[in-house]
Amino acid sequence: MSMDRRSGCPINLSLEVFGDRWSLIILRDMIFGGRRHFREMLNGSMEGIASNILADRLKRLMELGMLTKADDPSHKQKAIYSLTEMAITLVPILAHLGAWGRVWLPVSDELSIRAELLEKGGQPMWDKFMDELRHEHLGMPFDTTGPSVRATLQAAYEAVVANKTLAASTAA
Amino acid sequence: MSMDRRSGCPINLSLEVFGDRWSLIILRDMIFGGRRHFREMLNGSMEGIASNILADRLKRLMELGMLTKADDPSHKQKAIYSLTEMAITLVPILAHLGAWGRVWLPVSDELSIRAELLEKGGQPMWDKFMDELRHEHLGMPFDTTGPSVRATLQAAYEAVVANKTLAASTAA
DNA sequence: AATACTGATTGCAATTTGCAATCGGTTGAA
DNA sequence: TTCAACCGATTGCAAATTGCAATCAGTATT
Repeated sequence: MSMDRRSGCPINLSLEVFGDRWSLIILRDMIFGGRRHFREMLNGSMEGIASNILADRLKRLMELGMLTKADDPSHKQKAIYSLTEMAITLVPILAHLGAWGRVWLPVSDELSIRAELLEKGGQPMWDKFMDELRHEHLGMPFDTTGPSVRATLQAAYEAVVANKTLAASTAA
Repeated sequence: MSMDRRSGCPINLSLEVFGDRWSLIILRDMIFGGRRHFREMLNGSMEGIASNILADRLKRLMELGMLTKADDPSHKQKAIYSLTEMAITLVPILAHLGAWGRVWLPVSDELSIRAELLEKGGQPMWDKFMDELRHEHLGMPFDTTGPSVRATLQAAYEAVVANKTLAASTAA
């Protein structure tokens, strides 16, 4: 909300945009989880964001130019949030962030598989993913060749979960 | 300080490490500014960090394994802070963050020149820089061929500042 | 002996955070 | 037509965090 402008340093300004505990989490859920509605983000949030915080951050991210909001034709009260190009180009940063966290922090297997695949996929995979997001959120044309990056990541996640469940049940 | 562990997601855990307004600023000043002492960081901080915040964050970063502290032989009260490998591997993230900020945020010319060079240099430059940091902070062997990355970045920064000053004086 | 510098610590007011409850409106099924 | 579920928020409030200003005790310099 407040435009600090503590300094014109790129890293500082980036921190002023998402140097808090929730903004990037929301963007992560929109980018990787495909969430577009308030309730989806609220209930689907793994970390349990509160509704007032979510409302505040959505507003802030819109003011910063990272999101836009539009009416959902299917429901007069429903709003669809879309990523802007500014937010879509965070994909490489999120990929790096995930890769770093996977190495240095106590990540869980099922939640780090996405980061692992995204790291291995590298720039080509990031580019493809960003094109998919531009299609979804900005209506850009897009030739759909094969499964989407998000679907691939999601499938890998579910495979790990299934595997873990299996291992737990056979051990019991 | 508090170990939230809101979730085992790599991005979330990374945010719990430096998802605040100061931690990455401190690391930036250590990495790119070569700062090692409390007062250097306090007075050299462009954004004007307060001493209690600095003390708190240094402590926190040490607990998280990003920094270590050692006595300075030249002064019994002086402490030298060193980056750990965990912190040094943030270089690619900082490079991406700077590159993103340079595109989307109102950065100042003189402060974004470093980000620009670092982006152009790419992974090879980042690798060389990380090796220099390992030498400085971890005492790793290192063959010094040519000017250091930090010196290169610093020189470019000073050139822009000098150029700006010149332009201002001739215009007046 | 005086002064400046070292890495902090303390007091305190202001702000931010986030839980719980609630709001006014919309939708779809009974 | 009634009613419960759902929609995107908003409000009240206690707790935690933030950060400015002043200060600390020990060390080095002069």
